[in-house]
Amino acid sequence: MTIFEDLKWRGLIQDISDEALIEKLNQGGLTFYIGTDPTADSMHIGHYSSFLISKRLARAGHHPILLIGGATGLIGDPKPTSERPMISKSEVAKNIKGLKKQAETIFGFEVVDNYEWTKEINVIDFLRDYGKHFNINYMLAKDKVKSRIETGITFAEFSYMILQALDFLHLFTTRNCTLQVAGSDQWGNITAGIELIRKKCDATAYGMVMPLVTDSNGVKFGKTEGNALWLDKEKTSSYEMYQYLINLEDSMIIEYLKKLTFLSKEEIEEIEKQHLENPEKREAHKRLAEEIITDLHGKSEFEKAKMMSESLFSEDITKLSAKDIISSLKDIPKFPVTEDILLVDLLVSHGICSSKREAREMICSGAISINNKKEMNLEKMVTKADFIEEQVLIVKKGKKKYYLGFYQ
RNA sequence: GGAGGGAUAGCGAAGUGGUCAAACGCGGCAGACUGUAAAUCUGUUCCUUCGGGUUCCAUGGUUCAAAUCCAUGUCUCCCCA
Repeated sequence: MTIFEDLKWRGLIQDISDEALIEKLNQGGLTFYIGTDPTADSMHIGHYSSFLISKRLARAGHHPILLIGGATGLIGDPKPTSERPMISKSEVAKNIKGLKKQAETIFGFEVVDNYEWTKEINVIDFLRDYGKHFNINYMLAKDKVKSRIETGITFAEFSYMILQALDFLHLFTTRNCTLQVAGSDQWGNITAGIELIRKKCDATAYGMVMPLVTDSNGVKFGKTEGNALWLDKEKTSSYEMYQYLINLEDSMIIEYLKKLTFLSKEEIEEIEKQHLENPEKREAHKRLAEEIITDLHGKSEFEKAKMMSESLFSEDITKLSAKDIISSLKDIPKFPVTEDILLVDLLVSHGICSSKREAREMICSGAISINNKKEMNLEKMVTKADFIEEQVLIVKKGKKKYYLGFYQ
């Protein structure tokens, strides 16, 4: 199977700018880039899903460059619905540092920052050298801009595509980078770059976009309410990552294996067969978690996450010794307990519930368990005797959220 | 520069003097069913010592009573130039 066929089979190719790219991809030796803006100080799992393609291409003999948008991040890529809030320069600088380190450790590729070549351009040169190559009509026709005509778009965001085109041009002329890869929402920005290269250099550059990885409702992969799944294991533990992956909906899991792992077609087909026979065993989910967490955090982190999940969800916790619990559950949130306390107060004071009203509601509906035993008594006092070996207390909220109390 | 809209809970959106802690939808959280899945159904979604307390951009004002009326300010959309 050629690299292009492989990508196609995985469903990673939504569009390419030119059929000639297929041959070039299969030959190897291209320099290509993929970029992200520094909107946070860590990448999340969504970045992983789109950046993974750089690893695939690298394995096929191409040279990857990862671009961090120190300049473009200061402007903001137009969202289809509304203007982005501006991020302060200091925050962008902080984010760049975080992302750069992460990109280097996780992907191991060269990282560049477009601020380096964008910062020196003055406004006159910008308009003469680049602005002159962009017809407003062309820019207005881009989907991203079009969708904002009704709601409004500022000149800053409107100009974003020019900056990104400029990146491509810069990497093309200085590094012979002839391909830009990205998620499908970047198509307009990529073609703007291809056009600019054609006009200024009379040369052909290529673009390739991938479909966004989503669930069956079209929600972006990794999008959990409030907190994203960060790649930094200090921000999202291996255990949390494991939990997210193991809980993915069945109907999407094979697609995820194709898109998010390096398993071969044969291996995935074998897993699919098992999955269809015994979906409740969730072998496919486990394999996905294993592949991703091992790639991100390493084998031992994966083993720990797995062990922890298994002991919490499939074994009788009370049989475990306090020592086992402490060592295997070290990634779940902890809180200290110093004296006997009403359960309601305990839940609120340690942030497990946001108010007393909510805590009572949870208790009454049977959502709170202590050491895996439902506790529905509103007057329940938590005392030293409730703690396993008078040391640890496992509080469960809902079906999946665990907290660990220590008696001190 | 001139005219006109709009600002309501996480989001969208009703409400235009008292019956409003504020309809409805989405999202969130929880329960049931399951497999830690999806779908479905149910409950819940400002705080509380359960008496009540604090909310509808901000600050003043009118009124027995304001999300609702008036004034000023801020932000935003939009039309004309």
